[in-house]
Amino acid sequence: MADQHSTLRARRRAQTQRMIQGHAVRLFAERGYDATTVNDVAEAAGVSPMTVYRHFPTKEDLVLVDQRGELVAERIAASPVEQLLARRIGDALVDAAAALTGDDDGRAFLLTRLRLMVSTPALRARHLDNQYALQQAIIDALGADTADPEAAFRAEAAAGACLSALHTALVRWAQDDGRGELPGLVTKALTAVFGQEVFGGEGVSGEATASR
Amino acid sequence: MADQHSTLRARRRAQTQRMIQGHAVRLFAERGYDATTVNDVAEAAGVSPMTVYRHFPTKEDLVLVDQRGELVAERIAASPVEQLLARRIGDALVDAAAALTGDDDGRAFLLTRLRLMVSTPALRARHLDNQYALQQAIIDALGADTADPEAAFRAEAAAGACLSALHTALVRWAQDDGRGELPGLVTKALTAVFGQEVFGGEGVSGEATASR
DNA sequence: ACCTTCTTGGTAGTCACTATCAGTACGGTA
DNA sequence: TACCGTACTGATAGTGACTACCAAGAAGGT
Repeated sequence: MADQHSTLRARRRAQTQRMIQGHAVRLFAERGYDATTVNDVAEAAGVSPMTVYRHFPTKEDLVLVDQRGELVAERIAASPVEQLLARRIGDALVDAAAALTGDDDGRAFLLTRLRLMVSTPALRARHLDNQYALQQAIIDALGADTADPEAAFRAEAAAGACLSALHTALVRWAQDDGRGELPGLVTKALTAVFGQEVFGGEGVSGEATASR
Repeated sequence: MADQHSTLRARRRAQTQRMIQGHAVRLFAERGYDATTVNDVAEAAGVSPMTVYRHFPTKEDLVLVDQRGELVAERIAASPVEQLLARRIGDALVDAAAALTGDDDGRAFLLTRLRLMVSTPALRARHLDNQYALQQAIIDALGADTADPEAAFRAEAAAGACLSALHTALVRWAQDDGRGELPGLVTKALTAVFGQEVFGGEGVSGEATASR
C-alpha cells in the first residue's frame, strides 16, 4: 500500500464528495437549509442517505467543509498557522483571506456557502465554534507560556480579536456578493480594532512574545 | 387580567422552570451532556418530557438560559445596551460582568453552566452564536450610520473585538473556578486588545460615534 | 484467479423535537 | 359560592438527524 493509494479510488471519492456537496448547497440555497432533508440531498445526488453520512458526518458539514475536505476556518489558517511564530497574525490573516478568494472558479460556490453560514443559525453557530477552535490552535502555535498566565491570557484575547475581525470581514464580503477585496476588508477590520500602528513595526503577536 | 396576573401562576411556573433546570444541569455535569437524554431530565424532575420542552424549547436552553429566563449573552448586555450610546462599551461590559457575578447564591450554578458551555461543542457553538447576536444588537443600539458603510464596518469590528474579549474573560474565570474577579478579567482582556488608552478619555465607541 | 480493502446500500434503532388532542387546576368574575 | 376562560400538563404519533450492524460489489496488489 503506497503512501498515496490514491490514483483512482481517492479521486472518485473526492468527485463523489464534490457532487453530493454541490447538490446539497444548491438545494439549501433554493429551498432553505431546514426545509431540505438529508434524504432530499441523497435523492438529488442519486446516492443513498448512508453515503451522504459517510462523506459528511453531519448535515452541517455539507456546507461548512471545503472541497478539499477542510473546514473554512481550517483553510483560513492552513498556511499561516505554521508561520505565526515568524510573522504577525494580522498579515498572516490577510494572506489567508487572499488565498481563500484565489480560485475564481469556486468563488460563487464559496459565496453561496458563506451566505448560508450567515443566515442559518445552526450553521452560523458551528462556524463560530470552528473559529473559536482556530483561535485555540493559534494560541498553541504561538506557544504562549503556560508558566505565565497573564501572557497567555493576553495572547488569547488578542487572537480572539483577530479572528473576530476576520469574521466581520468575511460577513461583509459575503454581503457585498464578493465584489470587494477580502484581504483589504480584513486589513480594515484589523486596523479598526488594533489601530494603525499594528501594520507598521510591532506586530499583534508582540502582545504574546513580549513576555518571553 | 392585570398587567401581571403573576402572583401565583407565574411564580409556580418560574419555580418549575428552576427545578427542571436544576436537575438538568446536575445530570449534565454528572453524566455528561450528550449522555443525558431529555427523558432522563424529565424523569429526574418528575415531569413529562413535554413539560420540559414547554419550558425549554431546546435541550441546549436547559444550560444556556438564566434563571430569569434570559440567555447568558442577553443578561450580560441587559443593562448596558441601553447605556451604550452614553457610555463606553468597555466600561459597560465590565459593569455587566460585575452584575453577572453579583448574586453569590447562584455563583456555583453559573460556574457549572459555564463549564458545560465551554466543554460541550453544541453548547459552546450556541453560546458563541448568542454572543454574535449580541454584537449585532450592540451595533443597532449604537445606531451606526447605515449611510456610511465604513463607519458601520468599523463599529462592527470593534464590537466583535469587545465581545471576544468578554468571552475570553468568561472562559478564564470559569477555568479559575470563579476565584478571580470577573470584571477585572474583562478589563485586562479589553486592554490587551485595545491598549491602555481605551480606559482613559476616548472610548471604544468613539470608532463609531466619530463619524456622526 | 485470489484476497484484501474500500465503497456502497439496507435495516433497525435512538434521540431531539413538533403537532395535536384531551384533562386539570388556577384566577378572576357574577 | 358557582362559573368560565386561561393557562399548565400529559399522552400519542410523527418527522428528521444520526448511528450501529450486516451484506454485496468493485479496486488494487499478489
